[in-house]
Formats: sequence, C-alpha cells, structure tokens
Amino acid sequence: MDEQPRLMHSHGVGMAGHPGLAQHMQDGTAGSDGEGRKQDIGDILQQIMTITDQSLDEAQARKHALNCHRMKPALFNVLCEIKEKTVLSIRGAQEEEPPDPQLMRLDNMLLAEGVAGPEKGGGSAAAAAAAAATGGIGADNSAEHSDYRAKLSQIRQIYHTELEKYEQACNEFTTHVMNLLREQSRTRPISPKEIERMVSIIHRKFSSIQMQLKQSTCEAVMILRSRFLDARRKRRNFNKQATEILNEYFYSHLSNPYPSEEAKEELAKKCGITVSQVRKSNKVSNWFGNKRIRYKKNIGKFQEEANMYAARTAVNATSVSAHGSQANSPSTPNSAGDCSEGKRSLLSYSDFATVLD
DNA sequence: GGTAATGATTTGAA
DNA sequence: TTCAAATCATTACC
Repeated sequence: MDEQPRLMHSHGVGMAGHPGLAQHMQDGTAGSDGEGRKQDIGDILQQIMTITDQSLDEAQARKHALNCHRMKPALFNVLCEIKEKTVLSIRGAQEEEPPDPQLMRLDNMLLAEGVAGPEKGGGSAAAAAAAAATGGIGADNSAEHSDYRAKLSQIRQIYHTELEKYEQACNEFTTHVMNLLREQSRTRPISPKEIERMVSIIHRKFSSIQMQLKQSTCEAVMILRSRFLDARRKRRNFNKQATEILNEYFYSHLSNPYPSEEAKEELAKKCGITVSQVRKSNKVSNWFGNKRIRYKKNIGKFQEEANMYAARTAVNATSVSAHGSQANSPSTPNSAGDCSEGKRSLLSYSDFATVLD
C-alpha cells in the first residue's frame, strides 16, 4: 500500500472528498479561466441531476463502465485507506473487548442448572441437589421432583428455541448486510475490513439480545427453584407406620430417649425418610426433640400412648425370647437405665409397664 | 373457621 | 455440635 501516496499524487486524487472532480479538473478538461471552470462544474452538476432521469439500463451501463475503468482499483484502495484513517480508526479502538463478566456469570449459571450445554437428564441433578439441600427426598416427593424436572425441561426447550431463532436471524441479517456492502463496495469505498467490522457490530448487537434471553431464563430457573425449595420446606406429617416406629423406639427407651446416630439412621430407614448430617434438617432428630419436650411437658396426656407402646414392646419381647433370639429394635448404645451425658431421664410408669405386664 | 396436633426453625446454654 | 425450650407454620379434624 506504500504505492498509494504516489498514486494519489500522480492521478490527482488528493481531494479526498471530491476525487472525481479533482481528477476532472487536473487532467485538463477544465478551462483555465474562471468562466471555463464554472461551465465545467455546471456540466457535472447537470450530469448528477440527470442521473435520476436515467433508465435502469443506462444506470447499469454507467455503473459497469465505472467498474471497468482501469483506474478504479487504485482509486478504490486510496479511498478505502483514507476512510480507514479517519472515521473508522476511532471505532477500531473499541475492538478486542474482554468477555463480559455478567454474560460469563449467566452462561455459568445456565450450564450449572443444566439449561445450557448438554442435556443432564432434564435437570434431575439440579432437582436432586435442591432436594438434598433440604433434607432428602422420600417416595412421596417423586411427583414434585418430576414436576420440577418437567418445568426445567420446558425452560430449556424455550431457551434453545429462542436462541436458535436469534442465531438464525443474526446470520440472515449478517448475510444480508454483507451482500449489501459488497454490492455497494463496487460504487463506494468499502474495504473487506470494514465489512468485517460491520459484521462484528451486528454480532455484538445480537449478543446483547441473547444476553437478555439468558437473563430471563436465569430468572425463570431461579423462580422455579425457589418454588421447588419452598415446596420441600412445607410440612409433611409422617405416615402412621413411621410414627408408630418412632413411638415404639421412644417409649421402649423412655429412660434415655436419645437414639445414637446409628439408631437414627436405622429408624429413618425403617420409616422411609432420610437422615441428613445437618441436624436442622434431620427429621428423626426433630421428631425426637419434639417428642421429648412434649412428653415431658405433659406426661399425663401421653400416658395412655406410653402404656400402649409399652405393652406392645412387652409382647414383642416375649415373642422374641420365645424364639431364643436377641431384641430386634434399632441398635441402642444408650439403652434404658444409662442416663449418662447429663441427659435427663423421662422415666415414668410406662417404663415399668413392660415389667409389670 | 376454630382448634389441636405436629413438623420445622430459632435461640441460647453446655 | 447437640440439646431444651419457645415459637412458627402447616396439616388434620371437628
């Protein structure tokens, strides 16, 4: 391109704004006196004014003649360079932007939730994680679980459909603009670099639309997730069988109703509930905590219940001893009578009931 | 709708 | 971290 200044000089295109006019005036077609110049400019203006009156064929012919002109490539290069050095050099500084941190956050979140990226079983992993965070899933929760998965899958589907639409629209628009600019580059100075730059501008615009889509999708996932977690938080009464198992243990260990971790796990297993390491969400621990305090507050009220379970335990014990085997209740490291660790005994009449019976 | 029962959570002590 | 105690919030029953 170091040939350009020479070309500019030798072919009289120094007047960047009016190259045609400059050349016209320099190659001797203009008159040397003022009157001649006026006449010449008048002719050019006349030509410009009559362009609109030309037929399509005439216009095409003129365009073709212009494109075939021997000086056209040189002129085109010079004009492109001038253009590059002026207006577009300012825009050039905006290129090579670092990736948007917000967009990265959104992308990461969509990936983590299983909305973007490869299908991860319709978000079952996320649902399982959400459920685990609240203390586990029982069989009764499978309906909500699948509901969560179905809704997440819907969100995923909508997201991908919309994303595809945006990408298609972006490609169509880019192709259209590129074709337009290529076509126009035959009559005005548009370099391939400028077309490339225009394409990147279009992509930037479309990616900002995509970011909105990603943001909306993230919001939808968050709402779904919070609803699901709220649903987990809702109270579910234990079924009758589970309550009986827990009561049986409680009343048969009334002197020290503090099941060990192993015992809790075994009870949870029997009741069909899970035990979390975090006490806050440990259903068995909650149950025993509530039971202890409520029993202690109103022993009289629970007396009948205590007697009933004590009798049942006695019957079981008799039947077990008749079969010559050990007690079948969950492991009881802190069994009755052992009131260590300063825990208060809830011993009452019912504890003796087994003996009396 | 009112009330009791009950699972979950919070708070403070050990 | 566990527990007791108080409290909240939901469910079950009338």
